[in-house]
Formats: sequence, C-alpha cells, structure tokens
Amino acid sequence: MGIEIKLPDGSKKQYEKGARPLDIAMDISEGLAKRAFGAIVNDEYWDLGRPLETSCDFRLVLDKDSEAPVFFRHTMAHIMAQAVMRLYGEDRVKLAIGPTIENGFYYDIDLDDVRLTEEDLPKIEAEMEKIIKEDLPIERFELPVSEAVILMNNQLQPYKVELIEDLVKDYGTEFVTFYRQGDFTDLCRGPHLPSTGKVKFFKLTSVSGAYWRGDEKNKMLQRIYGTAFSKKADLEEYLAKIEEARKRDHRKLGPALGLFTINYDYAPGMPIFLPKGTDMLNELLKFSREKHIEDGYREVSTPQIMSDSLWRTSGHWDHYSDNMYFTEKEEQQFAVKPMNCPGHILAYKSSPVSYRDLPMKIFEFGKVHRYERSGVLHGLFRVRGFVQDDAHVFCTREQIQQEVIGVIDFVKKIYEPFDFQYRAELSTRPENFMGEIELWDIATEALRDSLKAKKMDYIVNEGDGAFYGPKIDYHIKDSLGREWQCATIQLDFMMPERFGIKYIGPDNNEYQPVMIHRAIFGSTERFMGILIEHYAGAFPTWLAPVQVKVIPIADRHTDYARSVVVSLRGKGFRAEVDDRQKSTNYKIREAQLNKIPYMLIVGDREMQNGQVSVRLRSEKDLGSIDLEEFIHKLTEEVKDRKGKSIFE
RNA sequence: GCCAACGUAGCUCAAUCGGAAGAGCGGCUGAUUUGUAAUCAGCAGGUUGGGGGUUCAAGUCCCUUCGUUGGCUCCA
Repeated sequence: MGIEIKLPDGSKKQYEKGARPLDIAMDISEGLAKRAFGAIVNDEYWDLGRPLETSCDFRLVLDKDSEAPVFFRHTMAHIMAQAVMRLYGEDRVKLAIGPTIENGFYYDIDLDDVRLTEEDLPKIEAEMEKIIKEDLPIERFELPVSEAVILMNNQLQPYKVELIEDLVKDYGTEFVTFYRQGDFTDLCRGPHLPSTGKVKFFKLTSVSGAYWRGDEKNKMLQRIYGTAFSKKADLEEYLAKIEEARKRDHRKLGPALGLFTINYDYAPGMPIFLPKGTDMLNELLKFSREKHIEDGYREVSTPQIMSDSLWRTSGHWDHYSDNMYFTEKEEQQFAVKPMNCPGHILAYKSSPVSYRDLPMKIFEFGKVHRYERSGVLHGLFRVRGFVQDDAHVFCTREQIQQEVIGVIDFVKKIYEPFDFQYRAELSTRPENFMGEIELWDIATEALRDSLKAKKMDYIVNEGDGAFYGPKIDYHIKDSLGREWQCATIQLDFMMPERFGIKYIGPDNNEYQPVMIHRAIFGSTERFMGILIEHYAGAFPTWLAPVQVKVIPIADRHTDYARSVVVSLRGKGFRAEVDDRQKSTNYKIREAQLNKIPYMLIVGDREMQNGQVSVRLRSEKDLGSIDLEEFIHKLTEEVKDRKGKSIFE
C-alpha cells in the first residue's frame, strides 16, 4: 500500500506505508539526511525514525529551522536524566517532568536525600558526554495505559504513573508513548533525535528547587537547567549574551547610576528613589498624565488607608487579605490599600450618575502596598509598595467592547515611544472567583472579541484571572528574557454589584454600570526597571535624569559654564556643571560612563562666541555651535520625546 | 515561605594548608588649569553581615540567624 508525501514546494512523492522521514531525506540527499533533526508531519513533530502511516504534508526540520531545538533539547533532557540515573542509582532517582524551554531544557528530579549543588554539574555533564559518545539509538514505542502504568511501577517512577493517570482522567488517553535509549526508558510525548550522538553543544546552567506540579503543598524536587544549541557558535553566543545581559541588570545599573537604592534591612521590597530616579519617575508620570488627559480621563486622588468594612464589601477581605497590610486605631481595623478600585468607586458614588456621564474614566497614580513573600522580592520588578498608573472606566454593558478596544489602543500609544517587544495574554476565571459563571463567560468573551477586533496575537492563560474578573495582560521581557507583566485590562461586573453603584438610564430607571480596571505601566517601579534594562541606562533625552553636563576646560570658564546651565535650566532642562578640579578628559569619561546624552565642553573659543562644543554619548564630537541653536534643537527632541538624538 | 549558592572598605575583587586583613576605583586634602574616555602625591576608610562554637590561633572549619542571588509559588 502506497502513501503520498507532499513536500513544502508542492511536489508529491510516492512511498510505501511505513516509510520513515530519514528514508525520505536520504532519497533527496545524504547531506540533507545528516543535517535533519526531525520532521513536521501535518503540523505535528515527527521523529526521523518514526514510520509514516498515511499520506501527509511533509517537511524536514533542519538546523536553521525554528523547530530544531525542540528535537535536540528534548533529547538533551533525556540524556541528562539518564546521566543522573547512572550517577545516583536507578532506585534512588525518580523523574518528574523534563520539558524544553526557550533557550534550553530542564528536568525535575526527586533524588531522595541527595542535595545537588552547582559543583555537581560538571560531573553530570561528563556523564552526558559519555552517553552522547555511546551514540545510543533512540527508540519510540507506544503502550496501552494499563501496561504503561505497570512499566513505570516496575521502574519505581511514581511521578510518571501519576502523569499517566492524569492523562487518562483529563483527556481519556488510551495509549502513551515512551522513548528508550540504551537501558533508559522514559514516558515522553517526544519528539526526539534518532540517537544520542546527534546532540553536540550543551551546558548545564543551574540547579534549583521546584515543587512537584508547582504546588508548594507537594514535595520539592530538584530542577537542573541546561541549554543546548546545534552549533557551537550559537551556544557561545548565548552564554556571552547572558553575561552581557547581567551587566544590564537594573539591580546593578540602577544604584550605579544613582537612580534608586533598596535597603533590605529597613524597607525590604520598598525602593528608595534618589533624586535622579525621581526625575525619571516624574517624567514617566508627566508623559502618562498628558496622554490620559488627551484620552478623556480625569485624575483623582484617594486615601492610602481605609476602613476594613470597605475591603469586606469589595471582596478583598475574603480573596486578597493574605497580600494586605493592616493597621488598627481606636479599636477600628484599617487596611493599607492593595488596589485603587474601592477608592475610585467611592469617588463614583459621590454624586448621582447619568448615562450621559458614561463612560466615566478616572485615573490615579495610586501607591498600593501588597505583601509579597521575602523570597520573591526582586529589585524593582517585584516589590511590596508601588505606584500604579491605575484607572477605572465605568460604562454601560453596551459600551464594553468599544471601551476595551479604546484601552488596547491606549496601551499602544503609551508603549510607542519605548519601542520594545510585548506580548498579550488572556487570563480566564480562577478557582477563587467571585460572582456568577454566566457573567464571567460574557466578560471573557467581550475581552476575546476585542482582541480579535484589534487583530492582536495573544495566548490564553486558563484560571489566571483576578478574583473579580477576567483580564488581558501585557508581558514585557527583561534583559535576561524573563517576562514581567506590565499592562493589564480587567473586566469587572462584581464590584459594581457589591457596592451597588448605579447610573440613571434614558428611561429614568437605575442600571448597573460595568467597570474596566486597567493599568498601562502596571507598576511604575517595574516599568522603570524594564526601561533601565531596555536602554542599558542610556535613556532617551526626555527621560534622562541628567540631560546635559556642561564641562568647563579651565577655572576661567566656570562662570560661563554656569551661565549655560542657568539658561538650560531656565528652559526646563536638567543640566549640571562639572566644575571639579579634574582634567577635561576625566570629566568627559565620567559623563560618558553615566550615559549622559549631551556633554557641552566650553573653553575660550566657546566663551567668546556664546557657543558650546557638543559631544554625544555615542562619542561623536559635533564641534561648536551657538548655545541658542543647541537649546532650540534640544527643545524639539525633548518635546517630541524622541527615542534618538536629534543631532545624529 | 521552600531548595541551592553566596555575604571581606561606598564599588569591583585579593588574602596559599587555619598563621600579621590587602589592592584598584571612588571619597577627602594638596599640587596641577588641562580642548573630547582616567594628571600627580598624601590621607581616611574594616567588629570580614550578626550571634555562638571548635582551636594556641578563624575571613578561612562547625552551628545558628539575617540578607542577597538563581529557581518554585503568587502577581503589577
């Protein structure tokens, strides 16, 4: 019986049933077969050695293809698991899960009472090298669930048994696949390379603890992280990139540039912004405020501490108190606000609202406090006190779509000047949700429809919504590729209900509005951390804490330099003079290291002509120009919040 | 909170086997008056995160505690 293979170029080829991708590759050329990692068959990963059963679309995966790493990193994870088993004894090693991740792979392993440290990694790497050298063939086979459970029980792999049982429970799975290399067999969906000798370049990067299924009630396993590439140069480039990225880490750069400090003894998780960091924050807020007002928001300011009864009504008491700070006076309980919404609702309720007032959009740079466990604090990215650029849109049900779309557009507008990559996620009903499921469904669909209407790419994050409603989140990557949530758009029918807020409709009846909670920076602290890493401290001029450093060459130029600074400050620029008794070169070098956008060097020539000699931090020396001209151009650059120097 | 690693001057890092706590940068003082990435000299700076223990002797070994880092969890 023949089958028909359709290649990417549209050509078709006939094969016997049971032909393997490797055979097909060999048919085309031997070189191709050597370079192939696997195949894609009808959009499914397919091992090179796995027989084809039916006619199909067929494509080989070569080293340049984006799918290639899935094959060799999966195999890498198995090789690592096998190495650990050899080193620590098959009886003692219980495997959990070992997936591929963005730049590598990991495996969660229960090693009984053995505690791995990073010093153990070279030993494991050496064993892995052996396995690679042995070039063990990797064989795929399927088993009915009952036999699979027996096999895994025999191999003393309780986590695998649990995984199989869950597959049956959740998906009604009847057959599961295994991969075998030498004496090592592992439950795995695949795909894999045809033999262990085909992987080449890898490095184990770290060990850490990880709970079985990510649940801290379960046992903590040991996770070994590794990275692997098909080319040596790629591995080296990746490792160098990580090294480079560490230098951009905002926790190093921020304090080094004098932006902020965190005193973990006295104020853990509560950053102290120094004057330069505060300048930046203020610029961000100024920018945000302008845009909000353009977009029809009105600004409010609500209390930091409010009575517990408010938080009971809002539902925070029941759903969020683990994250809240409390305080008591005159036998009354108060809570420090973890969110701004109840305050905004009180603002809404202060006077009757007509349908003509809707949508009502109010915003606040509200400082919120949330308790976070000590182990998760992370520079500016995860803190216990932060300022949200928080707003609530009160609208009718009919206006939901249009308003959500408005917010999506608004996010784009706010992120635009920064020019970074972000990703949207739709989060659905969590376990500890409030309210009725039907309303949740309506809200979730409304968000989904809005995303579709804006043709946005997004992924769905089941069960990750807020307790009062589903949400769209925006994630931005830090220098090391870790993602942090920034903007969030949340739909909420619950709080309007619980607070009994109303508007008067055209028919003079009372109706309940819907609330859209939304933040764009999310946390201004976190957003600033992202910016520090994004720009590696070389901020666009409008954000830079010091925009211009005026450097007099000798003492006799100091007065003129000061007058230049006065002129600049008069126009609202952040300028400083460096009048220390140091060499010109020294001052230039320091300004350069501080990534100050403009250095104005002034000596005899400039002083005589009312000029300044402009040097950019990109090391470009522009020569002397009139101070007036410099101010004129700088004004333009800053006014438009340009991402690049106008002089370049 | 849990698992692992790490805590030496403001910063970056030395200190051999357990045997006298050091350097560079930065800071201060003085000299130098400099034209596009570091002028020279001198000085100050430490309970080696805290507490306890072993030892003739502890930065170094052990215990404990606090903190940081990498993860897990939660989330902006």
